[in-house]
Amino acid sequence: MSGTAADKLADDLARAIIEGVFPPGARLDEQQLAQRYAVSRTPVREALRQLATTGLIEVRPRRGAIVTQVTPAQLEELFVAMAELEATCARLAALSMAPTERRRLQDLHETMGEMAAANDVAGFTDANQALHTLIYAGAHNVVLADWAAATRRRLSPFRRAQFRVEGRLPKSHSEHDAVVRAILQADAHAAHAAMLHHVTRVERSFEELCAESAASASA
Amino acid sequence: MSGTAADKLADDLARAIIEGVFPPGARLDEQQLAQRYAVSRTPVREALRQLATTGLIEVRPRRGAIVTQVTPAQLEELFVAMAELEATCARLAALSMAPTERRRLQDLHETMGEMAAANDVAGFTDANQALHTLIYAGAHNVVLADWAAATRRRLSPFRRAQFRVEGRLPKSHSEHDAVVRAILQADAHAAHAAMLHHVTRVERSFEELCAESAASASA
DNA sequence: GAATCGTGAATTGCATGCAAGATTTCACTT
DNA sequence: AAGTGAAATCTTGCATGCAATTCACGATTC
Repeated sequence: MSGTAADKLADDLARAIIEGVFPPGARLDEQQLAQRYAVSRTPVREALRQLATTGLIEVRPRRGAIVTQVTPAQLEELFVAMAELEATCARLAALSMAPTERRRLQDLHETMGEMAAANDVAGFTDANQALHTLIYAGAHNVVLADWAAATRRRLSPFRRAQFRVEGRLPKSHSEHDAVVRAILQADAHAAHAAMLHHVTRVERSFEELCAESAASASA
Repeated sequence: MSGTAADKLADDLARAIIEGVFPPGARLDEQQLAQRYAVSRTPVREALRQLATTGLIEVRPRRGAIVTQVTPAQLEELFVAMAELEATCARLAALSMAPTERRRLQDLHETMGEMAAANDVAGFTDANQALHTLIYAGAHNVVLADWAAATRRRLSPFRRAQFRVEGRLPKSHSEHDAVVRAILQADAHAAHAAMLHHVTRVERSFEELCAESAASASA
């Protein structure tokens, strides 16, 4: 075993929370978690502390830990932060990507074009993640890349269904096209604007999904 | 007592590390810390886990915790991330600051002009912090503001001596002037550019200080 | 009948104890 | 004398136990 039990626990719990096993507001009982994962309360407590600093949960002193409830307003702020951060990465990538990186970006983008044409949702989703990660890396700044990856993970539960919206794949690809072209041309300002536009569209798509499901739920 | 011992410990340790009590690379022995703060190892461990997730220290499984060593390259990346983040906040602030906020920004900026003229280094340093915090808040995005504040704190040890450089106060104030004016005029692009310029200048000022002290050390 | 106070249970916070892995030291070999 | 090996020691990781605080429920009073 490489990591400690607390680390593994923090990982598992984070995934479980992101996947919705523990819904927002749910109480995280130390003893229950200890039993569930067959460890004592000590590593559980350490894992909870770690998750608390990431903002995934809240530990009220002497009052236990609960999964953080993100209000719609906070979610909006997270999306805005994500968009700004990705746009910044795109801007820096346009300025400082190496030729090899640019070629790989172009290759992946073209592959995704074929996937979009074939309506390969699963493949496109994976490749999409890879594309964005490639751009984070292209900014050549570990601090920004780490934060972008963390924020993306944090938002993932709210974006999962996004590509299932009818016709989103080709639209997403054409938005990517503007981003990729700007980066390849080293046009920092255009890369920033195109990425901001793209991520904002993703956000709007998500909001429409929410409105839809809310409407169908009340119907 | 409001918080738990672990929280207080995490706070104290963070401050101590930032202040240089524990230099980068220093080993953080659980027992020693427990004795030093008159608690048992358990809260110490919890505090260390918290600090580890903030990046201030590193805990190698089964091999103890050490204060994170920032290489010059990483420091450079931190400065770049800070600059981009502040520029983003300035851009958003230009777009979404309320009239009250804009007036407060202008007032503070004018006060700082007087301080710069009087060469009041201490006052200017404090006001500088307040000015930047005002701009973070003006972005109306808690996520970005939190991250900006955290990064700023993280960099604070490397920037402390910055205003002692001869003639930096008026220069800093004139750079602020471009930022504040752009924000007040709701010119998002100019605000972004001006803030990027300002923070980059701060960074260069720091690098010169480094070079200077390195030169005097080897002389 | 509602509100408040008190008591009990339950849960968190911290200390301690023990086991497993890592580091150091010392002896032995080459 | 230097390098390798193993044993001793030290440190971390985890389990358990106890004290303190909080929450819930019920009794009592207005």
